[in-house]
Amino acid sequence: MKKSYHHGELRQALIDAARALVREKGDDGFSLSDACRRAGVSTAAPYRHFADKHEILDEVLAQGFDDLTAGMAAAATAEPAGSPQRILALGHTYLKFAMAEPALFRMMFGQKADTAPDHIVVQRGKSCFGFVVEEVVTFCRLNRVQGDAMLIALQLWTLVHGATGLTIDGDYAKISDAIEVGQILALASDRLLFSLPRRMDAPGPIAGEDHVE
Amino acid sequence: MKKSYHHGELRQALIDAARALVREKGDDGFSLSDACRRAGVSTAAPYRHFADKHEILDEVLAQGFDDLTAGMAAAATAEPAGSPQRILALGHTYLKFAMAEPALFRMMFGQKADTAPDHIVVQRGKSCFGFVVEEVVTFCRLNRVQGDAMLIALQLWTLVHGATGLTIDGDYAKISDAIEVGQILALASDRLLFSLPRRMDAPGPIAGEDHVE
DNA sequence: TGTACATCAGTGAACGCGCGTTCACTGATGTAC
DNA sequence: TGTACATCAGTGAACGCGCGTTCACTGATGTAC
Repeated sequence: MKKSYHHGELRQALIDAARALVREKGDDGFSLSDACRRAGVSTAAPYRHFADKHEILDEVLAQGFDDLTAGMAAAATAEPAGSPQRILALGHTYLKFAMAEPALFRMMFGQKADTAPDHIVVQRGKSCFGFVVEEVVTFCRLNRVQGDAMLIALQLWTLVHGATGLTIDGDYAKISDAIEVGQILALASDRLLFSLPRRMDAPGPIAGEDHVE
Repeated sequence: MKKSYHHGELRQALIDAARALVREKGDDGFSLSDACRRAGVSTAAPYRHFADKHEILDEVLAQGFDDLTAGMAAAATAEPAGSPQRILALGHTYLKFAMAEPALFRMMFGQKADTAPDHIVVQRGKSCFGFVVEEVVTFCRLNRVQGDAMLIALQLWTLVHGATGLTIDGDYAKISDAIEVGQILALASDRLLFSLPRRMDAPGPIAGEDHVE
């Protein structure tokens, strides 16, 4: 690979460098200068591709949401459509994603993100949640569950998001190192999923109802 | 109030200034210089009372946990001992506390906190959670609920923490401005609290079981 | 095919900024006699 | 009660640091003729 004056792929290289820095140095570990050092360019080079530092970060967060959505989609296909296992797999993927790149996760869902509805990061976040809602809709339909799928999805998201935050921030560990997030998630999501009101013509118990209790 | 050479209450004044800065400027909005400006002293003055910047922040976080615990204790006394309303009131207090000082809350539970078990912030956080567990123990005893109170407390904490994070970070709002965290919390904690296994000699339904559904 | 030139992705030096911390100091306070 | 002196909480100037951004520039690329 010869060293040429023009980089060629600088835009994506900077995004990748930024993401790597966030992964390695934490939420605030990303500096533009550092990313330039990684990409092997001067500190003025990014301004050919981005308006400012924030624009790079936004791209990192947006790609983070894309990865998360893709990961959940992949995990979903491994379980039968409409099964509770499929819903639980989404939560698991969410948790694993955050554990792999905790700082990225924190920034994706942190208060620093712009909240303008047409902002790129907000859009990707929405379509990520949209995917979850779709899955819950299917779950409700196939299991004859009554009630607003959106509201059920929000409860599950809330639970999984809480478990994820407390895990990656080390809060469970501060209380006791014997706490297992998997057990908490399994118990609580069981209670959320299997205590749902059903329609009269429901054909039987929700599949896979082998409670942990 | 005359201006004297000696401040007299500088230690607490700096802690208060730091907390105010975190409240007003967000997670990273606190700088030592800024706190000194607020307290009306030179930037070298803090070093009479603290080893470094982190020591001030730790004190802020510790006092934050004290306030949170005190707030929950106060809210608890307004409800009958062992009632589900009393448990729900704890969650409500947690959420309100975070909404009043979101950046402080984020730092209290954020990854930056030291995790050494004898660290002042960890200690206060533990005794805060300890208070919650005590309340859940009472709830379980009075309602003849079978099962590990600690595990139930962890599920509730997880749920409430998730709802709190998604609220103060504006994530619910990014999905839709029609989302009401109160409804999510009410529905989900109902499902967690009222689907618990009971002992044989349980005298009847758990008091206040007027589900929202 | 060769050349002139426009385009544009890079350079590298410089800027002003606010930061955390250190230093020798100074002024107020409290105590021993 | 008055004085000498130790203690210690403050001052203010300075430090080195890394940051984001701007500037005039230069070298490579692609295209029109």
